[in-house]
Amino acid sequence: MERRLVSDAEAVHAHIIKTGAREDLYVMTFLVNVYAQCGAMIAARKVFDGLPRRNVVTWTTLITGYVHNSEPELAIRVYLEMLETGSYPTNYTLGIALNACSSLRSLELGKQIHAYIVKYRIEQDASIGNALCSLYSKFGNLDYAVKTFRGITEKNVISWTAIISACSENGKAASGLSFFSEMLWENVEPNEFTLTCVLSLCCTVMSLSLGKQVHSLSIKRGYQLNLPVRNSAMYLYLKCGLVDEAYKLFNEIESSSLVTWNAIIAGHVQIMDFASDNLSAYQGGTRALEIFLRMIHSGLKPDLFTFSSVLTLCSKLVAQEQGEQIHAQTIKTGCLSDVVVGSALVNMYSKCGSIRRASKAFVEMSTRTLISWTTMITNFAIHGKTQQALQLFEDMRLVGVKPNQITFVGVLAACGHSLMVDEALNYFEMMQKEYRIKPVMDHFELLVDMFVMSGRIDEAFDLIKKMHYEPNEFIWSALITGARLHRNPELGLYAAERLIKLEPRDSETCIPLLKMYRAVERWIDMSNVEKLMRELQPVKLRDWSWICIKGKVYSFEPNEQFCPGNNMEMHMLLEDLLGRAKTLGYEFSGSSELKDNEDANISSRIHQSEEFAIAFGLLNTPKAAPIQIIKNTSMCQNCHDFIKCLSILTARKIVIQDRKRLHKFVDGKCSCGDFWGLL
DNA sequence: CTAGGGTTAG
Repeated sequence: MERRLVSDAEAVHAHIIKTGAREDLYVMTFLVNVYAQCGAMIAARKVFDGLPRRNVVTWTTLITGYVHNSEPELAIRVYLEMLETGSYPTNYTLGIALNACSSLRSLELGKQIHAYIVKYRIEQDASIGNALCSLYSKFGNLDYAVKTFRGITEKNVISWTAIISACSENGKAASGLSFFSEMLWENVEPNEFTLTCVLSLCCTVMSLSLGKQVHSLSIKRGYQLNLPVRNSAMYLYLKCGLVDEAYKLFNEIESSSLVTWNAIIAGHVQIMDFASDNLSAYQGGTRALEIFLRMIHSGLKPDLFTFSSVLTLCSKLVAQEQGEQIHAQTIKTGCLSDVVVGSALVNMYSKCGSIRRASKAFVEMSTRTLISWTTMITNFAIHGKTQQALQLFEDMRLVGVKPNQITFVGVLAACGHSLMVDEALNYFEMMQKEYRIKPVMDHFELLVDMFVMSGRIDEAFDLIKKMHYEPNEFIWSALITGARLHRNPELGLYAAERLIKLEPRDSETCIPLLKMYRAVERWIDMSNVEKLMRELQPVKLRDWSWICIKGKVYSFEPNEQFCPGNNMEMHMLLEDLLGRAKTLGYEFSGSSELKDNEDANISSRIHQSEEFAIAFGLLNTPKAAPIQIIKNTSMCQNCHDFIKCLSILTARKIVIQDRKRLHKFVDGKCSCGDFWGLL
């Protein structure tokens, strides 16, 4: 946004004085507006105060100035002052006053003004209706916003945009889109504001096809150079996986704003979630880190959005070194006081394996939201700190913060770590009775896991029967493992048969059933399953590990011939460590899981991908630095044993974030407590 | 002479 310069305003001011136009109220009102528009509110106020007469427009101009320069409390004070002098507000005045209430987050004041509006029956007016619509939307009352919108007699583009963005604000993307189609149906032309908002809705519902249509509509309407439109289109393409398309927009944007940079970084972070084989998404992550550095280099000042994205990026890359540098920058810029940034920082330290620093960052936060509490609880659970997690949950309730579904996932996970099944059941009941929260799949998975691990198979099965979801792969696999461990072949067979009925199927899914048939010696069934397995596509997850050093990602595969770095050196280091581990009592026997796996070569020791990553880390980081690794599949028990030894032999902290949980190896022990559940 | 709507985050 181009801003007027104060010097220009002063020139205008001087001209007005010279020409003697200062007697003219219209001219002087214009001057107040000029000062306001360049952010010089003190000067604007000075001009206003020096006026012999004022009309409503003059008052409204000053109020507007304060609202636009983020001083809503002053805006309201002037509004009340105006009423005291006996001036009647116009629809414009009321609209901007309502706006001040939104930014002040004062619903009470808004309601007072609303009462006045109701008294004069001017709710149907577009300027007022639009403002009311966004006010109530900001306070989470979408129903009322819709009602107000419907009542507006002459809806304009802004009314439509207001209701669409209200839906977006309140998490009703689909309703927002249906308002958009209604708008088109009514032949109201969307403008750049509308299109921007709609593009971001397409992004929320992840509808690339719709998004493309809206984007081309924007171009057709001549908004291809509009920055917000381009930013949201770029973000949409990035999130939907059209990375090249997104970069095309990114590179074409000449006067890219801070938002542009933030959006491309955030987009990369968003697509980095564990899916299957997303090495390229991880490489995209390093690219995002580079973009961040480039942005700083170009002299742009990062803001809250930048920091929260880039801290999350570090947590996903397990890049503590970078994270610490960014931590320092958040302090320097004063951004750390923001809740979102603070929560992201807590998460970053925890995911990098430092629960102590995470907890310190949490304690130092000046304000905490539900998300901050949930982040800390969940991370205590991830680190196997059951008591701290549960204590924090009680603290949170004590200060009156209401937990949500995700909080309870953290709480149940904390119980799971210590196999506290009955406590977990109590929390499960509390969630439903006290907080009226519907359990989701994650809750059931955790409970089933706990039941199975503590040998309470029947209860696991009862729970599965009671839940109102179709059991997934995890649930059936857990039950099968439990049934095998506790010798309940009927239940195991039942679960295995249900497992292979799930769609989509792959040959991996059939293995539990195969094992069940083998155990009960049903050879014919076994050969049928084998036949089925041959027909199905083997969708085996490739095993990858990554290590991030100085903002660069290095990836490794198992038994790799050629990896980044010096091959020979890494192999020798691993052989040496393997030999020394044996003196510590490490023995490669092959875990039970590995024995079942046809591919596993038991006679010779296969180096898993994480072992290469560790070796690379040992060779390329300072002596005492922690080794931080990401792995896309779950670790096997054998590796887990070996890495425990490595943490002694190398005297390093080794952190591995695998598909399922965080392992922090220190002095021969792992934070997971050797409890890594099933599958 | 004054308004009402937009993009990026844990």
